Amino acid sequence: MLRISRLTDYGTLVLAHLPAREAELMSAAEVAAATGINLPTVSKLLKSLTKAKLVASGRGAQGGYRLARDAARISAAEIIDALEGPVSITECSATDSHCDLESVCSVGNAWQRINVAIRRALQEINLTELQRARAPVPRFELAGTPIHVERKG
Amino acid sequence: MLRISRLTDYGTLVLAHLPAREAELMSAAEVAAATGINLPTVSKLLKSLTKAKLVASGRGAQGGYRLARDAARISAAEIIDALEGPVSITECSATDSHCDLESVCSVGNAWQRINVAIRRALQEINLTELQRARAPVPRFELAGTPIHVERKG
DNA sequence: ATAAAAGAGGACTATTTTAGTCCTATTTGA
DNA sequence: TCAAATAGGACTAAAATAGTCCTCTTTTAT
Ligand code: FES
Ligand code: FES
Repeated sequence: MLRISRLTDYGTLVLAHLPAREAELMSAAEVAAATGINLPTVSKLLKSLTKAKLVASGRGAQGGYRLARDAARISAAEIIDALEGPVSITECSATDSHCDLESVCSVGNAWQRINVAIRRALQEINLTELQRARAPVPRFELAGTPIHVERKG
Repeated sequence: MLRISRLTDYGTLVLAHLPAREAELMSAAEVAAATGINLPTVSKLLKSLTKAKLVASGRGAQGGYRLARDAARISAAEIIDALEGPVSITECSATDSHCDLESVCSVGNAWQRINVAIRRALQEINLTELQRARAPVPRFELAGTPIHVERKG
């Protein structure tokens, strides 16, 4: 069902291996070695992430990449946006930016509202939580009924 | 990003037009006319939905389809499962697949838990809510912070 | 009986999306 | 000046999705 692409999964792994802000740069080749992902793919991912301002880069010899900001301030939603683009059934439902056709729009259906709801939840999950093997378990509440998600294993 | 396929969207529309349980059957051709979706596609959708036990069918002349149970007892998660299959949020975290990056990957499990959380939320949304033009807006709570999603328009 | 109306179940093609690779230009440090 | 890197695309390959079509079975009406 609602699936993120494999590249987004890889991208998260790449981000998890990058040095933090202020630390030294790490080259794409080093990231590829650390993650086990092929270099061309890592390179492509890092370029996309840099373009999205999630990663900062230094060019030339001794160049490389590092996180553009603290892992705690990089959300799952941002990672998805950077690597999959704000694609959705309709352009306006993809982002939080409000379309001024909303009031007269007939295609703003329930699925799109659900999509927005999920999206907002994803904005509350940051890279630090994604990195941790035992991150706090997300808990969703819907229509007054708390839904608790158990920790695995 | 996390998008549902077009067929799933169509499928929801088809379900919304089907007669309720105990009412008379409606043929695929009638559903196609009512929804504006091409007949072969409607037919395919109805077959998938029937196989998933979300709709009941009658064969032969005067045959057709109706909801297998009350709309309030058909969840969004079931509709997605019927039309897209029970795929996971990431390929790696699917139970039947084994990713060769697993040994170095620190994030697969986090995406999987997010997936479970989203699934559970989707199980709480039913067809009646999807049908309503102005359905109650889903509200998600994550890690103690309530996230309210405003009604559109 | 027979014919017609419908669904069941696949097979098939076409389209679109996604993944992965590669090439060339540019930047930087030694 | 050379070598190490990223930037930015172009390109191909692979996979998922959408859509169509064919044949078989079931049911009802004549
Ligand atoms: S066109 Fe913007 S809400 Fe539908
Ligand atoms: S388990 Fe496959 S990339 Fe994480």
